[in-house]
Amino acid sequence: MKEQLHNIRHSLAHLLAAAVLELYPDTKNTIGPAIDDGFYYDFEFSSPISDKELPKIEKKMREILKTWKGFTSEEKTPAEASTHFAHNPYKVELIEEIVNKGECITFYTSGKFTDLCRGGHVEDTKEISADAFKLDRVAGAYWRGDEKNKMLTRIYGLAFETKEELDAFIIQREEAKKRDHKVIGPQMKLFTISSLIGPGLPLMQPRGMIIRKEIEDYLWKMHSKKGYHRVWTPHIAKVELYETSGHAAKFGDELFRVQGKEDSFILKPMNCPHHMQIFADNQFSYRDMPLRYFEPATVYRDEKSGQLGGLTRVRSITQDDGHLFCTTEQIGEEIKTIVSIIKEFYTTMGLINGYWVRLSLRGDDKTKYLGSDEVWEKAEGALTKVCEEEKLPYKPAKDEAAFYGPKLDFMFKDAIGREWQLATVQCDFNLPERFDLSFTNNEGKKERPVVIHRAISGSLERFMGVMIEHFAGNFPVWLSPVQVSIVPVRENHNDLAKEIANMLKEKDIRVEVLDENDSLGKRINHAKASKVPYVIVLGDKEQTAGVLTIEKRDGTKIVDIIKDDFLNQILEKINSKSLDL
RNA sequence: GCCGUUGUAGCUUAGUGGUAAAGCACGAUAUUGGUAAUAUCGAGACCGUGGGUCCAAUUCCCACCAACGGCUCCA
Repeated sequence: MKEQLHNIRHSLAHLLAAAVLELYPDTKNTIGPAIDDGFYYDFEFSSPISDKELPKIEKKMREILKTWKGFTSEEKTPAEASTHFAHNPYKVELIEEIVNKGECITFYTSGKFTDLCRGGHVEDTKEISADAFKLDRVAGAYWRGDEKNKMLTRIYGLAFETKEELDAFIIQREEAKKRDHKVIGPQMKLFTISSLIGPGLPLMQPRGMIIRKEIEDYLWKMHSKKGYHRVWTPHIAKVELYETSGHAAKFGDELFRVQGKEDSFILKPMNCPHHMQIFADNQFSYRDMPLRYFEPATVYRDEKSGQLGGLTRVRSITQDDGHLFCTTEQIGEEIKTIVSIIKEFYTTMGLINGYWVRLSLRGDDKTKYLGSDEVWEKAEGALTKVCEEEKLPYKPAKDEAAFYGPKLDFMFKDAIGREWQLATVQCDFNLPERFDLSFTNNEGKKERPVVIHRAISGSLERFMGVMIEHFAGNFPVWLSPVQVSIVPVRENHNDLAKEIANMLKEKDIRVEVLDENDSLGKRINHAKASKVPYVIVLGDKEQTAGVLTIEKRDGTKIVDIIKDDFLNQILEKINSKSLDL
């Protein structure tokens, strides 16, 4: 953010606090920083307010703004500062913190309003344009971002240097909303959510299932080439499994419990412990390593109701899960293979531009982690080496590793610039220990394997949500639920339409014939509205000449193309999983 | 889970203290139409659920459920 814009936004946060305190004098103001699209300020109101009161507060802000000129600062002693804010425990807490850090306490004043602040304001309040900000919404926010603390009322405002920029931002936000997967998904009949089935439990419609199955098949095809074996594991397991794995303790009340007649089960929150049991059933030698299991499996987690939403946050999560069992020496080679799959997959999906990788490493406090120094060093070394050799845009993150091992997380940017953490590769020294897994090494002794967890798409639900928004519903040909719509001009062209449709179906192209009793314009419009990549209009002209007229989704037309030429073209697009029409 | 908003037909929405309106979608009939929606008719809603106030509640109040925007968590 430019310094000037930051100063405007931060000054507006002060203005918001001034207006709120004037209108609701017994309110306690806490903190108010500048953020990406404006500013916010957190308050403790004596009685809750709703967004209906924002226009009133906004009006007061504009009134006060006229009386303000600039900001004056003043250094205070801890005693002076605490006396000034005696009625406000939040400010007192902040003052104590500043004192403990040995920093100076400064007050900034504009008009009648004084706030504890470390600065960053406009020189002159004339720099703030009264029509380039707007209070946006109210939300709850925990004091200091900690769930254990009291919830405050946060007021968000949008702010820019000019009214034009503000308007543009609001329009852009509305546009982004139009590609929201929660809107497009049900509209295009890709998925649906039934309140009778339950929150966070989306259902796949036939059209959505086509996309999901294509993605799943593609993933499996890549894995099978790299020596993975497909496995399947049941959806429930005894409580003891998760007590052994440690997940019972880690997931706690996020586990769904299933009560049988005699035994009590858990609906699986992850597949790892199950895959451990598949490995444990064998007596492997170092010659068998590595072993690679793959299973797109649905797991269930009882997420808090407030954090569910659309496909990106659900209770039934289908991970494209896989577990590898290998020696410490093999970690590097295996990670390299996984990275190549990730790169190929995200290139195909059109998400590879602007991605980056977080390399999560152990922190200084080694007591927090499981596994010997030697194994950690080998694993971290192997991960770093892969990042270097594969020239990944990676950022090492010390202290970010899981207690059981270091990992790589892949962050991707979608078409409108939002970032998603999707693929992940994690080393695990914990589970092999807990399940006492071993293989026989070349000295005939038992050795502990390393487990690598990996997911390419992350979860099929979240990934599909991201894809819907990334493409705004305009899927590449190979993913489109309907690839070709055929629109016969008159009834006497229906037979020809069916003939062409059959020719395409022979090659497994997904085709629909729109021959219902509607006007031509309406049927074409219907095909376009459903975002079908190719629309074939068949009439006398085509029948006589034996050619096709095709309109692509982007509006371009192919006129008089030979049937076989079109067939070859579309097959080429599908087989190459091309992003182009 | 917490703070705030919302909940009317399959979808998008209007509206009212006296049980409700429209567009799209759906069905029927006519129309055989060459690229942004042919016409007419029809069917479809215990106004999210349960309580309360009132002669009377979809409308006001309370609780619950669900969705959305945040916070906190997370694939």
